[in-house]
Amino acid sequence: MPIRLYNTLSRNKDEFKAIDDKNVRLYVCGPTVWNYAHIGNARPIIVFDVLYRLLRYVYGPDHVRYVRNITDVDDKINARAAELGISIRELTEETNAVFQADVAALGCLPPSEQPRATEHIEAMIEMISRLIAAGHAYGADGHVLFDVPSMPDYGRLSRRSLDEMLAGARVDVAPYKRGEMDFVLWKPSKPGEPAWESPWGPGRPGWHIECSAMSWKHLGEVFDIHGGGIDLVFPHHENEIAQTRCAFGHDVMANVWMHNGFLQVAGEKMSKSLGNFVTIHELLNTEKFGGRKWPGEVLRLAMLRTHYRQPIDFTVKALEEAEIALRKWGARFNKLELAPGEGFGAGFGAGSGDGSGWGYGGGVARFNDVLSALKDDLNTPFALTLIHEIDEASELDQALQIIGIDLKNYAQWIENEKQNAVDSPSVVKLISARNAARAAKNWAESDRIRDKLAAMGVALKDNKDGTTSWEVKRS
RNA sequence: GGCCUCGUGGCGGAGUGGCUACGCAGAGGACUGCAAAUCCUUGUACGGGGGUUCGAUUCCCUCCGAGGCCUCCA
Repeated sequence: MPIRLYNTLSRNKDEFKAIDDKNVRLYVCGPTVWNYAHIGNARPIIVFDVLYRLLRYVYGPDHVRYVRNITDVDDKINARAAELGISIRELTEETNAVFQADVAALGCLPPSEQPRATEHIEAMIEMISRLIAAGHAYGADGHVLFDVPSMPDYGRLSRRSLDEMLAGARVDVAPYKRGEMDFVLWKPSKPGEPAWESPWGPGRPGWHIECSAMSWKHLGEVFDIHGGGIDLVFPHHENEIAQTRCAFGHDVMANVWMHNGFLQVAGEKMSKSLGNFVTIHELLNTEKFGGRKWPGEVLRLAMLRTHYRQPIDFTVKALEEAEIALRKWGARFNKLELAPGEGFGAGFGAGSGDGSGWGYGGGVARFNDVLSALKDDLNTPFALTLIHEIDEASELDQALQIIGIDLKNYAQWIENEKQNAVDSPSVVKLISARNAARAAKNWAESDRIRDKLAAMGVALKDNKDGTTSWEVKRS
């Protein structure tokens, strides 16, 4: 079964054909490190991590190259550094360090490369020079601008004609622009702003040229897949395409363009003014969202419960449901591992995943079925449903791996929370006292202890022989 | 104003021209000293109106509604 991916260029779910099976190349727009990444930023990171895992599985881990850039030159960075009174370098280093830690907590594999914009100024200058030489860019008033009308099919990705854009434009046009849609490739720096020497005077690159230069240096002039949030389709990706294609003279920059849907928080766009702005860091490490901390696995799973192209409404309830699923998987995984080939795990499996549909319908799914769901334009919600049906430990393990859910990490997180939340030895003491009372059929005493533990936030799990486990219950 | 996406049961969320996933919540049952947890069973749906069709939730048109982009933004 081939991989099929929805391509924004064709507006179709197309069969994916790698340019080179031994070197499949994926580029995703990474963060601008001016401030902590928010949970909306986490979506593409998680979605394309699943794609990366899928590609690695299909083509082999050594045959996939995943590049996610770090934008460390930007007006917002300058402004924020000035506001905090620290150097730009300090700001970007610290922000990046937090980003890397957050993303790791979300179970994302590190990309093959994480190039930085500031280390690719030369490549940007080279591309801009090519564009000027080819008649696609011009200098004006210290700036270098891309000449949009010089590219006949500009707007192909976002499906906008130049006329439409002009008609809908609500922007004041800078006086030095020839055409109102022309965008900046290079601009002069004001005193105090970072500046690099260039043929057009000291200055800094425009935003769009960064990604063109970094993808070129690390993946080549034409590569397989370019990903990012849907809001980047225009103008960012449209302009990347214009720059790269016009600089190198190809028909495409990347064969497949993938875009994840937007994330809302409780029905509203996330914004500082609405006060619903949540960073990944806060979600993982503070009690800001829903009054508690959340493990990365829960955030990841909550994201994957919705197809990546659908909009997602992020709520506490969605996190809670994801956590329930994690617990169930954990419990089942343990049960299956303890009893291999026993009970309901035995006797199934051989007939499913044979290429006829999902191999699904008998209520038993295998890793292969999960794989098929992912190959169908990364249908993670269906993949998760199938995971619920897997009845074999090693298959479950494989399935969880390919979507990047690590049950051991999650279990460890729970264990740590337990340690932090309550005094374990005294809990254990109370539990054995209660078990003694129960053995003596002293129900009053037994219930008194149970209430006392509940007041401490401890929930018990019993069977007829006694307490089997306990956990910290959050309200 | 232009471009685009989407509207599925109480909630989340797949999918399909006919046999109506799955999860959560709810209901019933088993287990339990009683609970919790767990297990089993179970009800409810495809925004409105046209059309194509033997048959549409699935295709086409239209209306209504929600959202995104057009400006930094995942």
